[in-house]
Amino acid sequence: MYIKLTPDDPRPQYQQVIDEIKALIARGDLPEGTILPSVRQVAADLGVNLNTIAAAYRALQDEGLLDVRHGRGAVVRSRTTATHNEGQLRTPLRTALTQLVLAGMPRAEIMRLVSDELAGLFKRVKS
Amino acid sequence: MYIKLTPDDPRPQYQQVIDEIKALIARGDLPEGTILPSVRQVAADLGVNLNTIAAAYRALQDEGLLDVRHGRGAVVRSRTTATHNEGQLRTPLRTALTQLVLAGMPRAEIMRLVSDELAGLFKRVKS
Amino acid sequence: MYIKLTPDDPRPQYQQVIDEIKALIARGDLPEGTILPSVRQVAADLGVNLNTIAAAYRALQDEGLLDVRHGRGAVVRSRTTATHNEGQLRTPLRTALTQLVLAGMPRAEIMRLVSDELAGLFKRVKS
Amino acid sequence: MYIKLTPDDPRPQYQQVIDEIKALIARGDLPEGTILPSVRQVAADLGVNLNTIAAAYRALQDEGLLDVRHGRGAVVRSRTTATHNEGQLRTPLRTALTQLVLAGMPRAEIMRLVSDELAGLFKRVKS
DNA sequence: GTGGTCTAGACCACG
DNA sequence: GTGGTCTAGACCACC
Repeated sequence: MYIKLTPDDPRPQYQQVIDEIKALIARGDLPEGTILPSVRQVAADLGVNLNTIAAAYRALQDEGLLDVRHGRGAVVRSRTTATHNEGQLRTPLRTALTQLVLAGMPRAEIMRLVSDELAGLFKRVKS
Repeated sequence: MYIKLTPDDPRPQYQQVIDEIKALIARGDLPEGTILPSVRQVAADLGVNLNTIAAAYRALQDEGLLDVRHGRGAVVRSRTTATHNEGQLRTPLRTALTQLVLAGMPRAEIMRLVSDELAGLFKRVKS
Repeated sequence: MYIKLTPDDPRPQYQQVIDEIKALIARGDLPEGTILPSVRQVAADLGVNLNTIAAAYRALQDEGLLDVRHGRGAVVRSRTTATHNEGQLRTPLRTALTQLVLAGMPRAEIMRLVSDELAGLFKRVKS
Repeated sequence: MYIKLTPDDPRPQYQQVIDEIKALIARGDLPEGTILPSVRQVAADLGVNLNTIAAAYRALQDEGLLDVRHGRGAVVRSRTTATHNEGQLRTPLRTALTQLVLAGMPRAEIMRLVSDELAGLFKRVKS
């Protein structure tokens, strides 16, 4: 599982881990049932504190994306069980788009950028 | 000026205020030269502390979106000075889109959602 | 008396006025005994509030650079009466130089810049 | 880290802290990678409120001089990202020099003073 | 009137 | 342990 931390990223480390794993799942690189490497393994690989990875796994479990069982490791769950509110999804999208607009990017180019990103996310996914 | 705070929003209050004002500016609801309501006014309206709003105004000034002057209030500036890195804009967009994909939203519907949001942002903008 | 206010200057208006008048005196454009235009006159010229100019004149009087008498106007005093502490003079100089160093300007170029500025200030002055 | 607050200084406390730390960095006393004492530590040392120091650290982070990370402390960054306008640097220098001229200090002595200050700033700097 | 600064103290989030 | 956010309230500075 290829995860990378960016030191200059303003997000906390555990959030970067969460977002990277989410991206891997969304992209289909971690299909349902995949067993993730252990907390200790990832922590060692990234050279960060064990608690940081544990917090990320727990957050992903709380979101319904992982099934973490004592002594069994963390398993990727089906994406249908995740529960979301529309607002919780729409707000970050609006914020991101607002920044692009304020940066002066024209509408057409923003659409192209979104399309590009989506292409990457839907590459190997069936749905 | 219609600003609303969402208690369940994970962002701190001052960040919510920042993002809402940015959206208002991007949407053209606060054209260049508009005088924003006073720090105390907004704080009273939202039922939060004065310092919380002051922090938001100061951050917007640091970003070059507002011109805040002692004793005179905060004025919306022209949107020319913004200097951004592509990456700093692209990361939140990717994160937001990932969330939508994980929620099971089909590609076409995501594109529609983005288009909707952009329509709102470009409605009354001159440029 | 040629004074100009810069809108984007972070200093408050009254401080800009103070600094400009000081520069005029230092440069010798306002020799001892010169009668400054009235507060009302300057305020009208610059299009600012009367209190702003009055505050500037009062500050200059407090520093011993002006002699403001009721009904007589403001007169430039001899520069020898000004009372200064070494520290009060040295601190802003150190701060300004620190910024130049942090900006990466080499020592020789800073010296050249200082020399240039001093040339302007000592142009028409005897001492 | 030796920081001192001057009660009579017209600058706000947090600004004094900013300027002192900048001077320490410029002088090379805080080389890249140095971990600054914690916000609480400095606040206790100087006998001021925690928020005052936090504001200073945040400002230095915004200027790109510090890398402040949640739970990890503040680290001195490399001095490469700084972007400055000539005017923003020149104005405070001119103001400081004007004060010296008004104090009656002769040109040669001002040059000597500047040279002294620069010697201190360039003492232990590598670049 | 406006915004700016500071305090004292609380509680939360990150590692 | 670290920094981040927020409150309540005070006082100062600018226009």
